[in-house]
Amino acid sequence: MDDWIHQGSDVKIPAGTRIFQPGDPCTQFVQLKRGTVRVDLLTLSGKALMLYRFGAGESCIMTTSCLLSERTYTAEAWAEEDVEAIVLSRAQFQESLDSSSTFRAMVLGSFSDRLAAMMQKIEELTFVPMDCRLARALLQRCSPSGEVTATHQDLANDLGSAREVVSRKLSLWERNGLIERYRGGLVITDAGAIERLAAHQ
Amino acid sequence: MDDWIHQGSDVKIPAGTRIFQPGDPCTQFVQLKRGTVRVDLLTLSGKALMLYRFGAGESCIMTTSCLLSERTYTAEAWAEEDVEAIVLSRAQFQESLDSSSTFRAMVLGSFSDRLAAMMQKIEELTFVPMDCRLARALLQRCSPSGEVTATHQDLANDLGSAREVVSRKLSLWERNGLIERYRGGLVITDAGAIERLAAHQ
DNA sequence: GCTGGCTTGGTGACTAGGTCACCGAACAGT
DNA sequence: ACTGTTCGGTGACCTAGTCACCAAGCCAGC
Repeated sequence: MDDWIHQGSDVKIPAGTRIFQPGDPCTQFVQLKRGTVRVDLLTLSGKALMLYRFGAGESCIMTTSCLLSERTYTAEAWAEEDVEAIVLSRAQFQESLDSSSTFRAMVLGSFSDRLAAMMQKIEELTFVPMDCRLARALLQRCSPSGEVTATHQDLANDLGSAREVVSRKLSLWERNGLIERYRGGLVITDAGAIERLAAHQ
Repeated sequence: MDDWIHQGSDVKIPAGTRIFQPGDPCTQFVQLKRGTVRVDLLTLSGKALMLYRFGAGESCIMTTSCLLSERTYTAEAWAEEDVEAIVLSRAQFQESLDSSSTFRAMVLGSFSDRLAAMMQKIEELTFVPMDCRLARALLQRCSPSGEVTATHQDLANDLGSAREVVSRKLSLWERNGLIERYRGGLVITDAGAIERLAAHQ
């Protein structure tokens, strides 16, 4: 039987909580039932880059990877929204891998999806210009009404770039009527233009 | 029994052969017995970036990933040396996953190793300066005597950078006595200095 | 209210890296 | 020796990242 879901214990984590950070050992498998989590790469010099986010029904690939290889975490994870998750101990995880082909398919499928996403990330980082990447970050973060609640620093961290770079691009876009800025956020006023920038290659 | 190794058929591929390219469907699992393979990301505009290489005892993570998710390849692979490999059909692969916990451990282990490597690659691309990355590329490619047989374009492709950038750095290094260049290659004359550059964070 | 500290954003000057256009030298084939 | 191709060099220019510094907005505590 595919009863791994019933073996796990339920965990709730409030929004804004740091879930793990570099150096932490990994002892559990995690799958989200509700909420979203973001995982960031950090450097010694304090720079950051968002590696990925994941949501309901997805598991954290870095957690699975560290669990399998017994390495410690090399990134940091935050609950962006209130999170509810199923947690399996290492033993339960191994047990489920051995006994449930559904569970295996899920873990392997998630690995291969995430790996493909990482490769796309690499392509984007290497070959896609900042305008385009910043536009994509705005679209990812914006509410249905086009509002984005994030400081320039937050956006720079999404992109692994510098605040000044984000500031200058946003100033330009405001002057051209694509957005309106305010302290701690902005509104997209010309969604079409932003989408065109984001699509551009 | 862990007899997956005996189910597979043996394949030999001469050095310089292209093994797959973007758009190819993936129908087999592969594990190398001999030789090395490099996998490159390509862009429409003809730029390239080496994602990873793998050698004896390792399998190609992009192949495994595409096999599992039934996606086509998004990168290109070349045999750098003469290659000998064990190949499993999709059915044999699934069979082995279900029946052999050793095989499962190997596949999952390889996934988690490669994922960790990809994250390191992302970190390097985003935060490590070119001098350092170029120095690392030279050390990876150099023979024991310090010779590197590669055009500036080849090195640029390793790094996802431009030939001109590589040319200029190498000119500088030659003027400073770190290397000696010739058409189609170079020799490292001050290995210590190159290693220091490569290590620099 | 006022004040001092912190967060956020703006700006100029500079460096590194990538792009474009073009050239010349080295090499291979005939 | 002639010719086409590959490889490398160079200047001009653009984008992105860095550094140093400043100013405006916000908040906490009086």
